[in-house]
Amino acid sequence: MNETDIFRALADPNRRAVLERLLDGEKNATELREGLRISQPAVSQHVAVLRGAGLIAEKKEGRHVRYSLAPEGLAPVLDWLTRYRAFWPERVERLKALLKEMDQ
Amino acid sequence: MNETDIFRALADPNRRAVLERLLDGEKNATELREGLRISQPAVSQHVAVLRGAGLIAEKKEGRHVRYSLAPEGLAPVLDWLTRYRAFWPERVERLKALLKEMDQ
DNA sequence: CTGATAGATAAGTATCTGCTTATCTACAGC
DNA sequence: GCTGTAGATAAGCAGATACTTATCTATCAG
Repeated sequence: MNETDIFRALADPNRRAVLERLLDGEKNATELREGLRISQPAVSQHVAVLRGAGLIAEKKEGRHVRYSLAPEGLAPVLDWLTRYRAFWPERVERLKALLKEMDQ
Repeated sequence: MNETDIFRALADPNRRAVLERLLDGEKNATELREGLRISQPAVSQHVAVLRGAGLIAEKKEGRHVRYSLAPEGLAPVLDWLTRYRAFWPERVERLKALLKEMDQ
């Protein structure tokens, strides 16, 4: 839940790939593994790191586990990044456009 | 310059402390070290990692080196985070307020 | 109950990190 | 030239990381 845990979790490409996959909805471990050239235990370990960082949530359904993005998980990253706002040059324009779009 | 390098760089508390210190302007290596309970070479190594990730810039001035935040350095983080915008709950309101403030 | 399957855990290992002390390079002042 | 200082680099090391294979637990289907 702290910045170090979160940034460490995000530092691994396979873990970012797992999060990426969760963008389009809940998935079980087998689905998360698709496309990653690592073993089932490796996925399980990555998932544990992401859960420990508060980035994903899980819901047991019988013998399957449904993983999903934890909505509040990335908030500390946004908060941290916000402190460096003076160093976001023209990216701010893009962000404004984004927020306008979200209003609709 | 890629996401992995940047997140890895940000994953270390001492390196985040270095960036933090640069928020209020250019600093030399000795100034960056203040408050960090690590040796001079350790600071130098952290600075090298941050430079490698594109997060800081340096400017040699005689025998001193002035370090500063690299304005574009955090852009990939903001871009990455933007893809998860649907999972920023009420944080969006705060961000809107921030941008409004920046307009003034 | 039996067999298969989803996922976690254990144990081992190669590589990577972050740190240290020691040393080196380069500039500045005398 | 010499001396001091800013910072980088070298070498070594303890602990962490990311992976593997093997095994375990728990649920479902028959």
